[in-house]
Amino acid sequence: MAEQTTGARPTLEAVAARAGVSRATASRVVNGGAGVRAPLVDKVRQAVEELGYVPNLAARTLVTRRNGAVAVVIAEPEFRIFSDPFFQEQVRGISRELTSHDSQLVLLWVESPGDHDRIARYLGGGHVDGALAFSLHDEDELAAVLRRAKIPTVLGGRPTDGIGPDMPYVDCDNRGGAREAVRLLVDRGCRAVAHLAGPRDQTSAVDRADGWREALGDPDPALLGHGDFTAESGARAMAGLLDRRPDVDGVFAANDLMASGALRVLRERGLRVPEDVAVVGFDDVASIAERTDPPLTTVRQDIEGMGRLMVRLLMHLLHEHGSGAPAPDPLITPTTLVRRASA
Amino acid sequence: MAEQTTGARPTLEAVAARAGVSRATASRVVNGGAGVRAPLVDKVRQAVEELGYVPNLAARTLVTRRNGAVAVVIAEPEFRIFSDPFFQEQVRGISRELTSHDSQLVLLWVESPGDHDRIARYLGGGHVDGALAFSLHDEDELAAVLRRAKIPTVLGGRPTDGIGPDMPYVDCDNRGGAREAVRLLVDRGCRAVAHLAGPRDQTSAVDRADGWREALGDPDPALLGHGDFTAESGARAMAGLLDRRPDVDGVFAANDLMASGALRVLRERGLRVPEDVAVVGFDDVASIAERTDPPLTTVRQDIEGMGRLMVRLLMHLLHEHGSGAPAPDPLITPTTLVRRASA
DNA sequence: GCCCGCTCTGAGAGCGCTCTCTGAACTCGG
DNA sequence: CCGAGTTCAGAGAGCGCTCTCAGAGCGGGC
Repeated sequence: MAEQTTGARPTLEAVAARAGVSRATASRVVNGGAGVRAPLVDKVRQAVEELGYVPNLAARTLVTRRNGAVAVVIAEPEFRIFSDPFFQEQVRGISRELTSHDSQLVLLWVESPGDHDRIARYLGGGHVDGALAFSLHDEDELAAVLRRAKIPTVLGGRPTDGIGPDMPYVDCDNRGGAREAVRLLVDRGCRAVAHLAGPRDQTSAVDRADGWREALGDPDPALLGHGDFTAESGARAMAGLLDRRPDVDGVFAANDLMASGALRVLRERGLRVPEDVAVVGFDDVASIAERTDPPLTTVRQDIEGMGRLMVRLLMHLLHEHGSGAPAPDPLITPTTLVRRASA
Repeated sequence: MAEQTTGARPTLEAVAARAGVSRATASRVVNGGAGVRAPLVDKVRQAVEELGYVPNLAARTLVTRRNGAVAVVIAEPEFRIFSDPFFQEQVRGISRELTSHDSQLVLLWVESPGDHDRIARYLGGGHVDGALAFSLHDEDELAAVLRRAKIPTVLGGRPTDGIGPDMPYVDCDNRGGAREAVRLLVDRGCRAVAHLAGPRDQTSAVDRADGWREALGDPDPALLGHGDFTAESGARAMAGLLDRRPDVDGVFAANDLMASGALRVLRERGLRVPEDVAVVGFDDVASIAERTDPPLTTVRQDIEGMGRLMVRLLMHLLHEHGSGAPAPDPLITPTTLVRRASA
């Protein structure tokens, strides 16, 4: 019956009693100690130490209405997303930035559609101050969940139109980067600049294709190949392209993986890169772009930076909450062209 | 100044008022509705629906002292652990089991040593009911953090002795599996059964080596090669082994990756598998064991099952909390030998 | 018809914390 | 030496919920 054995954690009350002050003063010290005289601060600190006091977050959250945690919601049913270097870097950026805001990263991931309820409850229940989610699709129920939870949310990657325009997001300048890539090819003298596009249901792919179209004015539709961001699809699209337009002398691929597939096909067909055909990729994923033959000229996006930006945007949302300030504009990070040998 | 725009979420009080019942009754309904007559249940349910009521978890946690969330703590400073299929499967098991216990998985990961404080605060603050962590090492400060947080914890993989014997863990029967592997080799007539061991500071590697030693009685130390769980190290260890004991005719590798390295070296040396040298691995990671040449005979462990077990053990801990029941024994899952062509 | 006992509901006391508001103590100018 | 101003500590009221406890209502046994 020894009460002491059970882990009855000390409360602020106990700390205050031991330090000989009121609960209010103890609270002040625990939360920074502003406005409390030094000797009292020391006494309270010591009591905290001796008792091994740790604030009860639930109690604190109940009154402050914030809890220093942000959810990162992964919609991908496949865990494989974790092996994606893109995702890894972005999460790293998020994690670092959150740390500097003294917030905790809580990774939630939706494995099956049935998880939506649970996630919604978690999000809506006030376990976290806000949420970050990645590239939502039209049919994605997660968007609805996030919206229903009425929780401040920032998206990574421009959502499709079906999601609605009101969700703030961070994305890189896909269109501008694409334009720059195309311009490089044009400037080096390419006459027939093709594009190997990514999946039509991903805004990043669509925006890049738009950039290509913009930079070229009104390009021959035959110069457009389609793939799905895989190397294999890039190879296939490249092969089709060469059949349709053998005169192609510049290729802008929607990502590095597709570019690597294209390079392979070009090599097989005996075409020299960049002499006969110049190639530019997108993403600048080190493990790909630096290892192709020849090394890939590509459009780099600051992935970690985008992660950090997502957090900053969210923090902004959280703090503006009181004022009636309008939702901030989507944040678009610039891209830079990384010139290697392929163009 | 319109108050209504801010998301002042409805409270139980509001639900009760709308349903014309007391807060207590509303609470009962929200929590299952046991002991409330049907008409009232319906009225409350409807009020919940109309108001879009979602319970405030902080308030609930404050009084119930549980919050339906379990932390999975990743010590690995490198994010790369996420690409490890072993880890992926284990987390999948954990996730599924937690779902069936109506608990939320919160993934915390320690990127830099400085994160320990933050993690400790999070864990200690009562954000989660318990924690799961993976194979801790002696020098791992995480063990200390977990212990200081006084939070029920279950480990994946037997911890090193330095961690202390009081932390419950789930592991597969490394030793038994190893014995079985060796026995298979002996039974098929191998006279000189070698072992390619993994890193000495990982208990799984140590236990497997012990199993090899046990099954063989007192094997020639020259039959023991060392590696670090990579294919490369397996190749190196195999090469050294062949130099020391050219008569080796059976090899038990500490994991599939090392076995694949060993197979490569054997092929290079013109030795046939399994005719000249039989090889057995450990883990049965599909992406490796099924694709070696010849396909690898190996010891399978039920990784997802281990994840589930970790959760069950933790739940047990949480519920036994009141009673003075002793910590349950470590849970060891059995292994099974998967016979393919290499032995 | 009365009382006992059962089921169901409501009142109210916290859970541990923050934060406002009041008042005490102290400083300093006149 | 007194009053105004300033700093700092404490009292107390919640935050939204759960849960105990008591009482209301009702049926059945004698």
